[in-house]
Amino acid sequence: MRPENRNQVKELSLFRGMTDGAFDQLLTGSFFQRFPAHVVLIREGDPADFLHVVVDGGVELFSNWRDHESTISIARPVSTFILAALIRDAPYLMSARTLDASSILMIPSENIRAAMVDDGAFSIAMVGELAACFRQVVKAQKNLKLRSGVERLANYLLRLDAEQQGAGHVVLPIEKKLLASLLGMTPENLSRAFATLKPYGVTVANAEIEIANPGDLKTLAKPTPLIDDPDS
Amino acid sequence: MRPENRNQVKELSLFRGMTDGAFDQLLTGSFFQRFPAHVVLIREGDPADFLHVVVDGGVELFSNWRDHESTISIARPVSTFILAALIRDAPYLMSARTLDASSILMIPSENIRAAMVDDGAFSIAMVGELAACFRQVVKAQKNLKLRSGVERLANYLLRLDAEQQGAGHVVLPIEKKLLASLLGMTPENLSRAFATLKPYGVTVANAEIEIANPGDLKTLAKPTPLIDDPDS
DNA sequence: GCTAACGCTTGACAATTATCAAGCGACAGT
DNA sequence: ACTGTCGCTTGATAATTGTCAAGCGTTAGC
Repeated sequence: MRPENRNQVKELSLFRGMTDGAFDQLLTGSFFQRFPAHVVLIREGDPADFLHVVVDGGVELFSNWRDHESTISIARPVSTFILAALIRDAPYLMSARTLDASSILMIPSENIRAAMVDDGAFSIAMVGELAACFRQVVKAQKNLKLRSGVERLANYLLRLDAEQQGAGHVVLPIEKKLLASLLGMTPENLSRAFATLKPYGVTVANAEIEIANPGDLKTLAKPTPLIDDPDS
Repeated sequence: MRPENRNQVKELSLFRGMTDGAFDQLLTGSFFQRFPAHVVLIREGDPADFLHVVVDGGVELFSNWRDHESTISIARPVSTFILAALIRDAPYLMSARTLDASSILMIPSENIRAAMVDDGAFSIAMVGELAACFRQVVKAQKNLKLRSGVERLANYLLRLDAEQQGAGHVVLPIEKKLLASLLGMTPENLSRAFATLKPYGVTVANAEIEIANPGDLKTLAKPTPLIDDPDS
């Protein structure tokens, strides 16, 4: 791993408070590996041996049941994923695959547990990280149970608009097929949901989206920080 | 608070590892209060000042958006709820109301934060607790996104059957209206879902439910530990 | 350059789920 | 006992969402 990558990871809120020595010890036995796109990194049900960190690229977390599949979330650099499984020493609940060519750091679970015992501040950082993950999933569940597909799409677009500061011009960071799964609908229904938003000033050209009047879209979307704010 | 109640709480995995002294210090400034049924304890959006522990009774965690309401989960004795909000020092994402007459212990958030700083083992217990909460919500989300209403009901009944060891005789612990909201459907649809399960040997008389042949129901429900196992 | 695969869209249709309305029975308060 | 409320169920109907099929354009591989 190059020093710049090490330092990127070190800057994560999880590791920021550690001494350099403790962090380097945490990394002993780790792997830093580059994967091509669309490679399965983790299969749900497998034992959780490593904490994964996306350093570059992107990772999709998804799950299967019978012949259905659904995307639960997407991990972008620089962030960890499947933290909870290794804490519980339990099987992964989700599978993971790369979206693009990606660099992944894998830290042995045992190191994480040892670091918690050695370093109280690290434990506290873990508590903060897990609490944030928990709240993120709760928000996703509220989004699913309280809103329709069109409403979820409208709020997703507003969030993208806020993130990208594009003042009404938004670029989808993922394929529509994936977005559909993330929003809990079929690709066909996502197409129709976009069509439904046309009267609210939403025009689509491939991944490029214009939101003519965000205020207009907001009257439909009714965003609330208790669902849509990614922080807090 | 009576000593027996104190000890019940002390036996929670969160607190089990603490010394008695540290635990009593954690409880300074706490309230132990009895509430009637259907009282709102927490309103979503409010700041998180206390960790709540259900010592007796039951608490519904729910959320509203526009004119919709949905039950997210149910907290039964003895367990904590809304741990994550106070860690992040962020507003509650869910409201809480008592289901029955309930005894609730409220521990000031500040005490929890102080205990984490003082006691590394407590931090580690918090990590474990939050990881368990996270996995529970992920399972709930998979349940929602991958299964239909009837499938969710079938799996719920099988879980109840396993919990109650009743060998095919199950008693619903909550009102059907609430169960419907928990399973993400309307009360009308829950009624129809029960009717759909009739050919699979499920007969309903008020809260009493017979499952003539659990194996038959399982072929429909297709339960998996990665969604339906409450532990792990 | 050709072909095959894939993402996306649209249409037609089916399944699922929600809404509205009515009725029944249990229960609480007067 | 009467009355109103509430939980639950059922029917009719509408809205939402999913499935199947076809077509189009892009892209990747031969």
